[in-house]
Amino acid sequence: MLRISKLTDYAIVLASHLANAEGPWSSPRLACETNLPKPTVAKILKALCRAGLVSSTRGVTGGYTLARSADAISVGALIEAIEGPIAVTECTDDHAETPCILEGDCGLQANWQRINDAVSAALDSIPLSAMAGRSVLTLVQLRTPDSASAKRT
Amino acid sequence: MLRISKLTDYAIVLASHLANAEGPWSSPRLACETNLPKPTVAKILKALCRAGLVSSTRGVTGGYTLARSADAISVGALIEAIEGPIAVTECTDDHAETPCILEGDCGLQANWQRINDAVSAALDSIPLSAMAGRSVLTLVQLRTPDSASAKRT
DNA sequence: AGAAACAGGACCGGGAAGGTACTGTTTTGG
DNA sequence: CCAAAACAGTACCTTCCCGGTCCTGTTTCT
Repeated sequence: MLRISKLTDYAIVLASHLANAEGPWSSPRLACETNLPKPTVAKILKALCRAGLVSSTRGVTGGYTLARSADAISVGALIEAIEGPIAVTECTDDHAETPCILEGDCGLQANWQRINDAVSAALDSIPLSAMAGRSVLTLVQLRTPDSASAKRT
Repeated sequence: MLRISKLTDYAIVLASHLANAEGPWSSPRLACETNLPKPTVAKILKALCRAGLVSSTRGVTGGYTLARSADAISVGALIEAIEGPIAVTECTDDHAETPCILEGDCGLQANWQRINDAVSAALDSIPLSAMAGRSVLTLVQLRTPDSASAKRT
């Protein structure tokens, strides 16, 4: 799998909607547009607001707006706002209570860290505007410099 | 998070052990070496065997061995053997019962598919030998050709 | 024949995800 | 000034899957 949570998926959808429209949108209206349950939408928007990705205005004509330009908000930032820092394995998590069964000298941890960084950087490099836009040519391209000897399965 | 499951993590550890040693290893012995519970090790090895990544010999002197060279087994293949095909979102899953709330014309699905492919290709390009080895210089490097306009958050 | 190891189920508890409800607090409009 | 509308925060609950265990075959070597 290696899947993001549904909440995160919804967050991208909501952010894309905000990117494609101007003016504040109320959470009930966004919920209606996206066919998502209203409380879930509210929860997600609040999380994004806490992360500083969207801004909210209260009152009867209030709603949510992107805090920055859609170019300046990355998919990685949205993911981190909902599910916390990206950590492919428990090793790569900063506060791992299990100090790795193999006790540090396993080469796996460093390699996982590299993979983690690569994935994280890739997601950070994709702006929301690219996701919200219709015709995206190449979002991310991967290069494996030392993979000459790696026979792909 | 965007995390692989513990079982998958263990699978990489076990496969690395197999890569660093020759001859068949019994699952109890591997469990002892890696400090993992025996039944869990057995379950993982059986899954890897079904996926054709390791081969097993039965009998009193039996055990598990890598089915191919450690160069010819990718990290992505190990992940897929345990958790099924890589699908970052439900959209990118082949058998999604929810036909996407936005009904096809959302540009998100195609973009997620690209991201999914990129991650999948990156993991497929890392051979087990690179993970098992100690000094890995650069596992995977990412390049974002059209990210010139993407201001990283 | 017996012991050791793989094979393949069924089973089960814990925890997180996903969804709901309730109660404030703020702002606009009459 | 008050009521309505919308955000803010918290607490709670249900469901599903991960992770782990056990049990019963089947195979092979000694």
